Amino acid sequence: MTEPRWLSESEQEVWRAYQTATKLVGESLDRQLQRDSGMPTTYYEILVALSEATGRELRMSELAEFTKSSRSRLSHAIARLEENGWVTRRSCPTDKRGAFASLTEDGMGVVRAAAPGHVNEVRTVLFDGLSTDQVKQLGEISAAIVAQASKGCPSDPCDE
Amino acid sequence: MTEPRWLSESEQEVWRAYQTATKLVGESLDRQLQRDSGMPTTYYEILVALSEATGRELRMSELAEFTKSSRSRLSHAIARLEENGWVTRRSCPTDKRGAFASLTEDGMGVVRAAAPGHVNEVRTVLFDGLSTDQVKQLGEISAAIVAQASKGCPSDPCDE
DNA sequence: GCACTGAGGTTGAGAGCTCAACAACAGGTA
DNA sequence: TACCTGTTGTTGAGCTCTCAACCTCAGTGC
Repeated sequence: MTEPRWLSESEQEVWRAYQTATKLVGESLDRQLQRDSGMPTTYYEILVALSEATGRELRMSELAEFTKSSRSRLSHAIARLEENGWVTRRSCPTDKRGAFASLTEDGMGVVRAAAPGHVNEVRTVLFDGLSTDQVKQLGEISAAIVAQASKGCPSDPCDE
Repeated sequence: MTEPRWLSESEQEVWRAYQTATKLVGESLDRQLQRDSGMPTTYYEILVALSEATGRELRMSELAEFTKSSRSRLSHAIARLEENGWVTRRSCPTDKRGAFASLTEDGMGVVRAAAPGHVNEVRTVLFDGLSTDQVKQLGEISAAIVAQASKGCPSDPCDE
């Protein structure tokens, strides 16, 4: 790292386009979910993860891994979702340090109500603008980035 | 919107990979900049935009457009950067509503000091994991997403 | 049993973002 | 001049995120 490996002209263009695109997509989704369902994207992702888990509950650490969230963020989020009555906490019987988060009926209802609008927004801002080939490429590129990122910190991309 | 246009199995995979990848990239960069330069990515982008402008200053509205930021966010950010002595505000002589933000010498120094580490991180988390073809594809895909997003709200992707 | 190290979670403070409300001014029309 | 509408930018409140400190407990070695 003695000499900075600057970006070429074309790499800079790609980088800036990438930044703009991801920012637009992220903010569109955030606005849509906040407007229609009164919650940020991160909370929605938590609820979805729980809704797909067997028994609709997960250990906090697993939930953090699924949602690529830090333990701290998740803890704050679950506290907030619990206030709303969408999630409850349960301590783990076999490991007294541990805790489960589980989705309530109300929470499941919120997910079901939010899903159509959310999916529609995803289509509108992302898929509708891309060709079939580009969608495939985007999948491969994303996977490559994830793989690359995982090399940096083996088996633990999060926290401290 | 009478019937939700659900995502296919493969689209879901792409969508999840995309979310994970963009989250990892964004958080890596945020952590790196915060750790090494004591500021979030959004602030760095503001300073870079100013550093590249003629006279190293821009109208607030132009700066908001360049950085894809809301007026509100920008206003808060500039206030913070002004406290640090990296930016100064100047009112516009021809339009009394308007304001210019301009980069100070200190601010320019901060950008110069931050750039190498930032660029290196961009390479590490993004470009190093992709083939030459994939970089090209990512550029095209990003441009397509930006174009698609601009269709939604012609010539103004921000605020209110 | 006792100490030590690490893992699982929580907490509080500080910081940035969003949203809505607002103030000040520009440009046009009557 | 007076009014009306749209633009530019700021502000404050509420919310989420990050970071570091902390607590509790599990597993290991002695």
